[in-house]
Amino acid sequence: MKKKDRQQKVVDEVSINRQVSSSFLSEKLNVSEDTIRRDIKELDKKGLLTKVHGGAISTMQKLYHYNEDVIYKREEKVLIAKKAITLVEDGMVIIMSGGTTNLMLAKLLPKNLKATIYTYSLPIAMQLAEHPTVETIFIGGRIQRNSMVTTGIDVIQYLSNITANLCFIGVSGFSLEQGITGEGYEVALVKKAMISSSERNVYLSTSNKLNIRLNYDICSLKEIDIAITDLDVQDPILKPYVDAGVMLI
Amino acid sequence: MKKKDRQQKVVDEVSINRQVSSSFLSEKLNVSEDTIRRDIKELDKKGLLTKVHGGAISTMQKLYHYNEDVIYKREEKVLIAKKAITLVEDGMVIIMSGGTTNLMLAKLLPKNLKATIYTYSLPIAMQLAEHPTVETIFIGGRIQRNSMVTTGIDVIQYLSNITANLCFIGVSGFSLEQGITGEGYEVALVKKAMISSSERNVYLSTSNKLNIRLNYDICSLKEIDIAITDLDVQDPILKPYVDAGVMLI
DNA sequence: AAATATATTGCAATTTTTTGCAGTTTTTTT
DNA sequence: AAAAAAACTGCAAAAAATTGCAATATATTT
Repeated sequence: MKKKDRQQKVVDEVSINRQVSSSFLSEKLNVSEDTIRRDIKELDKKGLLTKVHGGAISTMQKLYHYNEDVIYKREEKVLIAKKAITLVEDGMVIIMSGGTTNLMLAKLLPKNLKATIYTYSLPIAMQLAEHPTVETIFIGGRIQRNSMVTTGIDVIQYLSNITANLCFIGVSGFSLEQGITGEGYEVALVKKAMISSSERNVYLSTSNKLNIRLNYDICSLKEIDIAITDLDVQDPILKPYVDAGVMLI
Repeated sequence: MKKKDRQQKVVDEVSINRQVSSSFLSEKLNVSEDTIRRDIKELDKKGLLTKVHGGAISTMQKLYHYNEDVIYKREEKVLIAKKAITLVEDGMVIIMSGGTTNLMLAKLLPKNLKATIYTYSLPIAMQLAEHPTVETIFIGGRIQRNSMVTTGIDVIQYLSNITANLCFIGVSGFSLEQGITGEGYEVALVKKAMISSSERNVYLSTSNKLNIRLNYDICSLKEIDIAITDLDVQDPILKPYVDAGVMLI
């Protein structure tokens, strides 16, 4: 039997029986216990069952598998996320916009962090839902297909009733002339509303977004509380921004 | 170079250049054009780039991969979804609860269907967001970790402002004595609100949920507009339900 | 603490997947 | 319509992954 078919049967058996042992599966599927142990290890990693001593138990299955490997400039985003985490404290109310840098931040939050996080992005919410102690609140509204976020007056109105301690904005365009800019008009409106509803705003920008001007204004240079990039603060590329008064990490 | 690493570079090159040719990648990565063509074909299928004649172009990347293969009783859910689709018409306002049967329904909706669909489930919303012509509205609120749905007074209040033509409810327990029942109190409350906000309610139940009574009432037998199972309507297992007056497909 | 059960690691044999190529088909360009 | 470019299929060789086993380590039971 093919590995894939066998693993399917492993998952089915665990769904039916709630708990199975490696030796039971080994006999049932006619392969060695070591093969079953490897299967269980791999399926646990994929979130399809939970490995326990001697076998596996049923789990809330993760229907979606997070293709993190293919995120463009993944290492840079990990670096930015780690810098951003230093600003997060227990008890905070946080707003998060969308994008893959924020997704990485959501993934890397400390597993004991107790905070409330508002977001309008489906992938961010999916990721935050896996966090054991963060309370995730999704801002409802019409889903914009390409960006997987909600937009519209419902979102902006909802945001006007919140005051967040901290807000993380994923950045698409960042330039000296224009400050933070973005691509979609409706997303720009929502990001502006997020910014207005927060005490402190943090802009997450990979270096390839620097010196890029897009079509819609989000925030001027002077209004930036903190900006985080993957570059070292002493990097010459950042010097004009530092000289212009931007608080950079 | 390993296949996985090579494909990572393919995705990166497409992200950088927006458009690349097979011959360009073949030279750059030092493999044959046929290998690149196979890579591009596979990555397009995964939603990480778009294959075009002569090469590939950048696309909005699907960060999440949908593990459909491992859905328990997948074929039965496909059957139920196909039955449910016959009730759907252009111009309808629809409400969808959560669960893997509804997920299958969301996936199999006709690609030219023009409807508005409300949902409180993150996976359902992710799936619907891929539909080219369906308008998806997410009902915001606090995310419940295990079930990946929103619950709370916000959701119920929002639902009270809607009248949907049709509502699809995923079923966990279905019995003669108790009708439709569920596991979580908060989810049961929301499902009740969904039912109240809809002209017609359709209950999607795999056969393994029949003759199961769970802790929280959702809907009595008499109140069921339509129930869909994977069984043939003439199946003896369904006879008591038919005799009790349940409208079954 | 000792015995038993389970898990992990390294390795060789086996199985499966991937690759490059040739021939053919399809699509695009001239 | 014809020529050129690109795509697809089948196949054999090469590469990679998987499997079962033995030895060792760790966890659980007695």
